[in-house]
Amino acid sequence: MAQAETIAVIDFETSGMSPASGGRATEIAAVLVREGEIVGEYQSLMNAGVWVPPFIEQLTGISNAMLAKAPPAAVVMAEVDAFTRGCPLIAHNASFDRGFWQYELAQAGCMPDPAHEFACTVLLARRLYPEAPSCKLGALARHHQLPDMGRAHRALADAKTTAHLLLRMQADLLDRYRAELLGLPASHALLARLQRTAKTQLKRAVSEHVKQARQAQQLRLAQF
DNA sequence: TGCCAGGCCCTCTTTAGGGCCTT
Repeated sequence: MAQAETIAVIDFETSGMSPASGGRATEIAAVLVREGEIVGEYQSLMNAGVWVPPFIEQLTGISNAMLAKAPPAAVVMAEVDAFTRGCPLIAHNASFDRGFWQYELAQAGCMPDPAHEFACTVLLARRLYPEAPSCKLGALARHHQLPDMGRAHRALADAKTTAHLLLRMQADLLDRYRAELLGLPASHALLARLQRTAKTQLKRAVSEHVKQARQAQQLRLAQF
């Protein structure tokens, strides 16, 4: 029997919009999701030696004084890298978090993990929930009446909210495409595929994903 | 508050432009 997949949902708080513009991470959280449940969480402030502008301080509640007492960014990234090792990743607007993830891991001297592929809940929400008023995390949480995880714009609260959104998406996919999935889970590979699929082609993409997954499974059995 | 950057989507498009989403 295949081992259940564990997906890591990550969220960064940062001092700016991108590493290229001088932004650095100030906090990270990772939430592990397996078989429809949250099974683990990691959260830490991190000191990257960066100054947080007042606007960001007000937005996140993370002050320069808090960062002065936080552990070094390299230590935190090594810990979260170990915590998520072997897990594919999910983030809300993954292009943002991917940039900081890759930059901060490189700064920390961590070896890239090939399992750390990203899927994005914004791209998925635009396809799965076109009726939602917005694809901002808070708007989607209200739209789906997800549990309140505390102050928004803190890494653990946002990562937990994104994790609950992921669970909702997986449940909706299983419900919506039950006939096509034939008992297969709404895996990270399926999510990554659907986030690039036109809204009108989702059903066909699910069927193609299942067909390829079955073929790969038969190939592995034949090799065994 | 709005801009900043980057990646992505949508359309009045594709030799482009505007909007969304993240801090």
